[in-house]
Amino acid sequence: MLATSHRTTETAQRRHLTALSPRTDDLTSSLPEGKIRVVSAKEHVYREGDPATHVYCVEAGHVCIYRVLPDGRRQIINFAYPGDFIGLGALREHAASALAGAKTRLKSFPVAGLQESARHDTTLGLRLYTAVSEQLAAAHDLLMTVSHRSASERLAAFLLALSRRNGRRGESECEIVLPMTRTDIADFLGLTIETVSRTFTKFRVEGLIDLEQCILVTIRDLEALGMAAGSGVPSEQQLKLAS
Amino acid sequence: MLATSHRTTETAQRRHLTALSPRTDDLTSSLPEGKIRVVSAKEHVYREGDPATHVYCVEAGHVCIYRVLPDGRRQIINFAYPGDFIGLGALREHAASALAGAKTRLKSFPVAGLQESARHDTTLGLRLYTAVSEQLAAAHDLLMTVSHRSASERLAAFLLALSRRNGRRGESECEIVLPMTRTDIADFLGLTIETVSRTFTKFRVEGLIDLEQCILVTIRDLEALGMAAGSGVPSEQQLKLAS
DNA sequence: ATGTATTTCTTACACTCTCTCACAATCGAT
DNA sequence: ATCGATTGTGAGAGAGTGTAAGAAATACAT
Repeated sequence: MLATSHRTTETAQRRHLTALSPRTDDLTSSLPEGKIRVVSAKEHVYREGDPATHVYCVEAGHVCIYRVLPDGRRQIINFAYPGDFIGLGALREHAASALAGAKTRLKSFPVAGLQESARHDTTLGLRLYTAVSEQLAAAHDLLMTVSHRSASERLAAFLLALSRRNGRRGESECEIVLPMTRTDIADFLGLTIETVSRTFTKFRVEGLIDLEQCILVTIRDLEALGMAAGSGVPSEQQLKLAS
Repeated sequence: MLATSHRTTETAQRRHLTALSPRTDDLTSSLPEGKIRVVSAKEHVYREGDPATHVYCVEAGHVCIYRVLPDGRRQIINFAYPGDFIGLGALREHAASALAGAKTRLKSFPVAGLQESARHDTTLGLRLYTAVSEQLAAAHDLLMTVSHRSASERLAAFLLALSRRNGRRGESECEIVLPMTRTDIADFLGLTIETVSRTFTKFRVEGLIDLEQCILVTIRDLEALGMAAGSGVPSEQQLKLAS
């Protein structure tokens, strides 16, 4: 996923959104049991304000985690992909909504059972702590990206995050499928849909990417995209030190 | 503090940065022991990249948690006040730096001891989980504020957060002392120092606040400031439902 | 399959907001 | 009082936004 970060040694140089192997196996293995729940596209897994009764692990599909400002503006906090946990960190009730972007299969874990299990398995609490800590780091990454950076930097960082994610999964680092809409990307990066579209076009004109269909991005110049993502040095090494 | 959020029932209507009583008592009481550490103004408690050996609880003074982008731009993630924890959520090493804004007294807890204690005290892990979850919620709040909102909205939200914080501590909700510099505020809200300054002046001219000294803000019209913070309804009730 | 309707995406242009740069004013400490 | 740091203010430039129109892709019917 894009946001559940696994903290590595890339510190001051970090310039892309974290997109990391979620290390969730640790967690799932020690969780009570997981009932399967299937949610169709554009259906909510849970809504902001719902009592936080369950935690989910995405198995197939993808889920948008978002919050809405009173005036209707939406901030997407995270795109959860297979292997990612959602609903973690909710205390009494969910602080955000979770919307399936496509037909999605989830494993669900009741939080009550979680607390019960933690009483026997002393390491479970710490592992939950770790999992949320990763999400916290990811939230900080997104914050860095969204607060001070230009539209080009944001979109480049976004594409690089997806590229890295593909790399970790053994898929192509240069062929990126965007399952989310332009609106979703805009709401994730704190931009408007027009700016996202314009910036995609700009990258295409500059030869950084190809864009045959609007959901298929081909990175032509990874190095240049890294430069576009931040004013720092490119340093491809940086991308590969994660365990 | 500004960011360690205690999730309440204000959900979709949330329009200010969370500033909440940190409920840290739960945590401190069950932690091993806490050696006192005093840090003078403008001195670091820890730096990004440092091994995460300790977790701290602020007892007096205040601390800026920040990260720096490769080009030097700085994002302040949090202002930690007395009662707030810092260093939580760091996995191997600190992902952010912690700089004392004034002479600050901290209680320090070795993380090794934390893990040890968690083996005996099964609830400690869950409590750590809860503490980080609050910080995660706070990070999301800041993200909402910084991503889609105008300078006025950001500053208004910031002032309201401090106002609420004062209220919870039994201090005046309208007399706000700003221990941090304009630069700090700018780096927290993702603005420039000039814009912060101009927006302060704008609020003063509009009669929302008084500004005798630059560190002392007096809120003249809390309602209007609420409106300035977000285009939603004001709803003073919303501010007071936290436990 | 074909054609139509609907949604999503792209592009253009005027406008607004914030940033940058410059300098004045204020505050604090020596 | 003087120096340095912080804060405040103004003018011009740049970036992103919003509106609106057109193009492309998708869904849905026949």
